[in-house]
Amino acid sequence: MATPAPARQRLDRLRDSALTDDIEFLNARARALGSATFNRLLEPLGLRVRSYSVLACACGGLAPTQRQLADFLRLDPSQIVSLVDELESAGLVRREVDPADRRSKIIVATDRGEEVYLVAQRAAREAEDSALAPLSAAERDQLRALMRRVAFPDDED
Amino acid sequence: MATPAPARQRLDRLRDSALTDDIEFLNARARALGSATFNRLLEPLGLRVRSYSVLACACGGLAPTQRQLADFLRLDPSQIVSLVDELESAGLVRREVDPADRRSKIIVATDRGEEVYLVAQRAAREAEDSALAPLSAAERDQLRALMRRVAFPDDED
DNA sequence: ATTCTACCATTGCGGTTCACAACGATCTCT
DNA sequence: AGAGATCGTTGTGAACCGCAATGGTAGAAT
Repeated sequence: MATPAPARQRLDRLRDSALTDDIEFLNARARALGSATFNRLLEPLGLRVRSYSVLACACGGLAPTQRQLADFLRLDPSQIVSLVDELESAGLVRREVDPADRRSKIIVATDRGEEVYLVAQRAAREAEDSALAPLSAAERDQLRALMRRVAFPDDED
Repeated sequence: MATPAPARQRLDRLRDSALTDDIEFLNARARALGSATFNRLLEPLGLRVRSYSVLACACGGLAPTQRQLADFLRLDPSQIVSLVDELESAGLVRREVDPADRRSKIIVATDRGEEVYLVAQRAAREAEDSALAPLSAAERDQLRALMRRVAFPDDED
């Protein structure tokens, strides 16, 4: 009962590689695991991880400009264009000219966008729940708090 | 002195979006921040994040098969092929037929591969250090431990 | 021993993600 | 009024990701 299988044993040796301590690698692997299930849950809604995050920002009256979306989501402005195009042609989001600056456009969710977002949010919770399954509730909060500071290094506390 | 700039104020509103608690999003953003600097540091060595991780597994006598690399790195086997091709033509890695199973090939680093890996590892440490700058040493260990469990959910403790 | 099934690396392909450069329209500053 | 910066947009090429099919090999079934 020592070792389940020889193949498994070999993989354990890789677990001893230096990568196991490499936060970049752990991040990549966790994301590979997580976003796969997330995208699968989002598929029936016609959304993907990236369009979901844009939609989330467009809801609740946040009314961001595309530039602000690009900064916040850490995406190239050109990517925002196609994501908003996609959401707009799906009727979930609207482009409005910023009255304060006619160059920029404000993204707001339509009524249908808000509805879809509520459903998508449930999918997000479900995906997250399965991704963080190995962790207790307290540990999840801890991880979230740490990741938040890594993801937003400019916010000095 | 309340608000530095109106643009900044707007972004703070996005900080209040539900995404700020979404581990999937935090992960994506952290990775976008991190891998950019990592790739920049790795560029002089002719490596990228993915080829670095393959090289890391090929060093230190771990001698994984390509299949094991695919499982461990969470990459499609076909991606491993091109990554190993790349490293092999750069002279950093060698393909050896597994004597126990002639179907599979074992990846081992050449002497030069081991040398390059040492330099690359320093770059990795530097990249990680800048990525985790907002965290104390204890918090970094904590984050690593939590991420390890999320990245390897099969390991029951 | 032969056949059947499963696995490995490989090739090829389509779609997604990402980074960068250029452009017209608009704002800001002088 | 003009110079320079910023916004959304378009275009392009590279990297990334996942799926299906193939030839060679291993192991189990008969």
